[in-house]
Amino acid sequence: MEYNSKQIQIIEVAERLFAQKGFAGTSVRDIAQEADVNVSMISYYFGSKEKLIEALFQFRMTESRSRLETLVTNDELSPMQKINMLIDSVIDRLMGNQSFHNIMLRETLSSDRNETISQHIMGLKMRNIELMQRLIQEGQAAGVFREGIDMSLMSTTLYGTVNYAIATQDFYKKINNLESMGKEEFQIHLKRSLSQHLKSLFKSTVTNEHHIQN
Amino acid sequence: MEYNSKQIQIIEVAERLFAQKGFAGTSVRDIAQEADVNVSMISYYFGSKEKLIEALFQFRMTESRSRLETLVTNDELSPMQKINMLIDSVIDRLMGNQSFHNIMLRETLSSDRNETISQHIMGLKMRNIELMQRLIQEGQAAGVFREGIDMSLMSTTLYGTVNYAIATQDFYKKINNLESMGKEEFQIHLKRSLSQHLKSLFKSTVTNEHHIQN
DNA sequence: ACAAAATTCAAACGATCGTTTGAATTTATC
DNA sequence: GATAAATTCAAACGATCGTTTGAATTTTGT
Repeated sequence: MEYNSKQIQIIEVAERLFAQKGFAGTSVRDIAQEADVNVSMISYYFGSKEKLIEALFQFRMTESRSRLETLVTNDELSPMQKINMLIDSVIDRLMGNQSFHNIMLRETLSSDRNETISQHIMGLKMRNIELMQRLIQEGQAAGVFREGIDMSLMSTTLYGTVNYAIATQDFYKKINNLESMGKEEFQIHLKRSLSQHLKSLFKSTVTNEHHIQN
Repeated sequence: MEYNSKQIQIIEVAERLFAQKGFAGTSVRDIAQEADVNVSMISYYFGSKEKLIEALFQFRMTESRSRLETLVTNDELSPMQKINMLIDSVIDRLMGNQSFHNIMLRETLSSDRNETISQHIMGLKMRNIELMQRLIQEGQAAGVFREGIDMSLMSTTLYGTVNYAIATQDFYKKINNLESMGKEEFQIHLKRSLSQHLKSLFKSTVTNEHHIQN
């Protein structure tokens, strides 16, 4: 499925509003007004409000089908370098598509989920876990990573930390007295802090130096 | 403000439904039906749907005003023991009130927030950060914790990991082949795994052995 | 037991919801 | 430039939303 410029316009407005106010909290009239189109255009192009958010997911998911997969086959990088690149790529992806990942997290929090969306999210998570799995196993085979790493919890910490950092960025700004910082500048600062923080966390946990099994 | 049993009944049903379907996605008629009361009782007791969720926050916030504060003044525990107790207390609190913390996270994700609720969340986060701040500083004064720890990011990892683990627990169950496990049993398993994972993470990061400042 | 207060209820309020209609207009095709 | 197809629009559809009404009922205080 490919979308024309008008459809993309509607999708992008919907994405912003869904992130701000939630799916149920956003009316199709809100979307139509901000996208500067007639209300009926949403049904006309997408069929329904439900189909619109499904289109949003398809739109965002297919565009980011990662070039990251090649990472694991690159032999010039050390396992630790690959992990660090994975961390930066997750930070960049989530920070660069904050609205969409906000919506994705909201959907994850809902127990009566749209089936199509659930499958998109499930597929994405599977691919993420498998990629990390391969990177870790490679490091273990090389003898630089310890055994017995809980893959899914490491992944949970990575995505959980970045998601939560983005969700509470206003609070982070206030706490660290960064309110004078411009919007762009702050995003870069947050990225850098997150990157350093997570790399440090992962390095200590993943390498086998002095790690205690309790 | 204290609530009678009927009001508490409504609040608890509302909490469950808001967590399942979101605030905007839940109608007062949904709540009334599940709580087995007339629709008008919600306006009668709380004034409005908006005031109902505010009442929910006041109800849950005041009940958990932590006995944890005494932790920092307890001299019989080592700094690391206190950090570990803090971790377990966060896990217990979030796992034990999943619906409420689901709603709190949803509210955090919204940009047009209810003012009263925002202040509740802000106050809670402030108290949490300050408590962790004191524990870390104590460890630093004792010379067992390293300097230059990013407090707010450590807190972000703690709450981010636990929140995200709870949000994606179905996925965790599937990935780790724990689908045969009973509900209760799985909760205990997840708690234990999270506890071990986070304590290990924090220990490596917070102590000054072999830590590299990059 | 009686009056006052608190609670419960079915019904209705106006507003807004997602969606559809059908005519008007623009764009594409030959 | 005529015909067909695609798009745009104001208006209306029935359904559901949060809230209010006012009478009926139960509980409370004396």
